[in-house]
Amino acid sequence: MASVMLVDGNSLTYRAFFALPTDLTTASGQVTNAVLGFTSMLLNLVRDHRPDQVVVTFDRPEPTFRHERLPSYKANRDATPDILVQQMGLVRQVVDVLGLPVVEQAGVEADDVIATLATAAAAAGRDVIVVTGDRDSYQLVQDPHVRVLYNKRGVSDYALYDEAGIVERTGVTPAQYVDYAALRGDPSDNLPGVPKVGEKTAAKLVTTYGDLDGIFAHVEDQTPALRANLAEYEQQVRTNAELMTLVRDVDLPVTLADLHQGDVDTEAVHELFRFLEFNSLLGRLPAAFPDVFGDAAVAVEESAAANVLEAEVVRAEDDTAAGEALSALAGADRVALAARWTGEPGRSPLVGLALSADVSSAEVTWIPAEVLDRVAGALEPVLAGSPSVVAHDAKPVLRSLLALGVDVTTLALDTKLAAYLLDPADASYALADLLATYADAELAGSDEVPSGQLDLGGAASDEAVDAAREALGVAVLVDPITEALAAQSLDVLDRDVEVPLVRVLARMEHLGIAVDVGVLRSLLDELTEVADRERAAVVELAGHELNVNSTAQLRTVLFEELGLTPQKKTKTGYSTDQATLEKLRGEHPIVEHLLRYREVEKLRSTYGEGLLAEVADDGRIHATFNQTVARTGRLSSDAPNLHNIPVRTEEGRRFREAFVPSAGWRFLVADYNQIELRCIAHLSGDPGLVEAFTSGADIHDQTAARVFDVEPGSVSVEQRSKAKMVSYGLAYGMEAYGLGQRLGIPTGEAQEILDAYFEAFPSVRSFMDRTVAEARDRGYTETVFGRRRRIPELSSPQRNVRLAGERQAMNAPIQGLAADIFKVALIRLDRALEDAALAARLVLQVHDEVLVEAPPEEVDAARDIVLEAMRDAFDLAVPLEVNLAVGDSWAAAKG
DNA sequence: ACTGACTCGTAC
DNA sequence: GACGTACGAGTCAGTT
Repeated sequence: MASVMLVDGNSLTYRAFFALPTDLTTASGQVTNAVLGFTSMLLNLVRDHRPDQVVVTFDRPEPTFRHERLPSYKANRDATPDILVQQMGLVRQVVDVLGLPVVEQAGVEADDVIATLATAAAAAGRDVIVVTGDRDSYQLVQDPHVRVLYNKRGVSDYALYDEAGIVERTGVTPAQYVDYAALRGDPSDNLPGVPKVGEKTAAKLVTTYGDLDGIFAHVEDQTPALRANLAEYEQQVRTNAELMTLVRDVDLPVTLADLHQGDVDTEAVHELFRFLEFNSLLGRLPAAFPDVFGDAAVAVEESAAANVLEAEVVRAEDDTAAGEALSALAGADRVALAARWTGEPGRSPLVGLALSADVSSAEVTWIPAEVLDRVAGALEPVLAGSPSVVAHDAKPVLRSLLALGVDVTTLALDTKLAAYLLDPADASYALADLLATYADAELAGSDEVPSGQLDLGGAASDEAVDAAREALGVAVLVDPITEALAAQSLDVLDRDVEVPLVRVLARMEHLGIAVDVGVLRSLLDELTEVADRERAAVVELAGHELNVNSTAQLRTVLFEELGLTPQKKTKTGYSTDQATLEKLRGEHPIVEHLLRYREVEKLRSTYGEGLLAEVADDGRIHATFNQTVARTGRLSSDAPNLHNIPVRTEEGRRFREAFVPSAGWRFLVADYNQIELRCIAHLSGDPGLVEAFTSGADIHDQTAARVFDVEPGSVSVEQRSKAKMVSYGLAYGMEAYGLGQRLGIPTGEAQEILDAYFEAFPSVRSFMDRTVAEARDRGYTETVFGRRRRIPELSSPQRNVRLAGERQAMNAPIQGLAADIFKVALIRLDRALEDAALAARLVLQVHDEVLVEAPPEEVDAARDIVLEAMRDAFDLAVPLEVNLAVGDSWAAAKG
């Protein structure tokens, strides 16, 4: 039976506007996000549902009968933004130029028009799909011919609801929907519901009593609070129901029979789409309207960039096809990879893998996951054989291939890593940006999706095509990116450090680290008990209920109700942080309990619950180690962050007991001693500091002796601790104020210590000064290994921003050098264990620390390998000292 | 319900 | 404002 699609134009345009970034503009500056999103949605929906008839409705600007009935209706809405208003006109142009019929009717809303047309079509036995982002349309589904295609969020997230779908979604039938919504209210239309009645309660009431009359007849059966609210709000609910009920008999000047697609001037469509720079949407017109846009009709130029990369996808749908494709690829010089996953990259099942060897033919092989599993053996010659492998963000690809049993050993270039090296900014390192910058090219379909984050569906939603284009893009970038790296002298760092590290990290992520879930659970239980007790004590002492996790509520209690002395301010009010509370100790007993609560709750939530939630089915935690996040060159860890597991307090350190070696194995835990301070010694060449490290005695004693001018043997505990604090603060550009805060001494006294430090180690100060000056001149800092970091803040007119830039400039070469050395050590260590053919393997790294697990009989051999790999990672002006311990948990590996 | 800003706290 | 680099739990306000 002929079907009809009824589209709520306003609703869809509105959704598209808020879903897409407003920096989507044409070259001339016209914002096109809403019209692009609307058009993309329209083409996809028509293509996917093939309606025989499409009608678009729009709201009229005049007030409707609902406004007449209730002056406050929609009165809470902000004025529509200008850049959306402009686009409403463009949306109309798109609809008109495509010849699609439009219905508008003053005095009612687009929804009422849709309800009227849907009712008429259904009565004639036709199937109806209502496309809208307004839930009021759910009520139309009570007719079995009508379904609602509800735009949940963004522009590609839809749900197609039939009656059962509405029941599942809301808990009530479409016929009950209005009563349910009336109880719940609709804030976006300024229709308040009954207080304390949300979706759950509303659904329960409606299903129990059938309708509003039933509910209000049984008000007496409800709990006292609900009874009072229902009684008080009955009139409001009745009004809501009246306004939410869609009008199904609007007197329209047209009937469905009048509303068919008219003649389409394809040239006008092209002209409009070109004006809007919807180049890839042009290619999608034939799929949506095949009768109008034959293949010949879309032979138009595609894009502004010199090269538009379109892949010719060869789908290897069976083992034979995949095997043939792979044996052809095995002979290539290099192969570009791009994978797609069902969820998070590297952590979820693969959808498939695209492989591109030949840029000139643009032919890309796509192997779906089902086939990939079976041909894993044939992947080896391609991915661990003679071709070099390239990819954009290779680590998750390598990780997924390891899960298939394929160990990629031939990675030669990762364009995302390269982008990070070229400019480690707070950016996404998108492939599209690299193509535009280094190859004057763009991926076909790329004008829809600026950053690869937003998927508008259509051609881009075909993951095979999408991945194939990515692989092709990477292949095209290999030469220009390689040149760019060399031009910035980043080629060695890339080739010898970053690229080899990818496999090391992928293997660590794949392997994970074993955890003793029993230990975690018992810690969680114990901490929960203490946290509950401390929370109760805080509430008790506050004298009333409060959310102890809320800094805002704590502020009121501490500084207003209890009259404690505020210490410092944050952007939003007085601070309640640890430093503040420490100072308030003794003013009121609540402070003690709050401090203890904070301490325990941190451990309970972040580490107790957080870590347990990350334990995989294999009993191990598989974190992700990010190689392109930290702007200094350090690695970072997430899901979970294994770089901040507590160690400082005894209580927190117990979480390290839960990190254990594989059954029967042992941990070797090794870390660099004072690596950043040693880097400072090297970089500054300060004779005193170098000497202090070369002598082999305790560094903080040595430093204190020089700073306070006493014999190394007679340094007091206090002097040592002050010297230690200065040393730690050094790399961060710490000032007298901060040091004073840390040490609990006046700023003036801290300044004296700092002055004494710089007098004892004068080259350290000149190094810092030189570093900042150089960074200001060049606009970036550089590590010994050539790693660069731009610091635009150095030329900020704002003093605070500029000073922050100076501290970053001082810190980056120090932290960066330590990171570079550590990365080299990781690679050397991993390689040495492999070369020695040991089963021992890296399981974790934390900035200057490694965890290796080894069978007991390998412990001695592994110990030597770890120590040598780390000590000899780089030659500094001072020795690199490594501490190593063996144990049966992370905590137990001491001394 | 989702998102982003904010505060706080853990690591090196 | 005052110490660099991260990640994440939780609150809250804004938006839908």
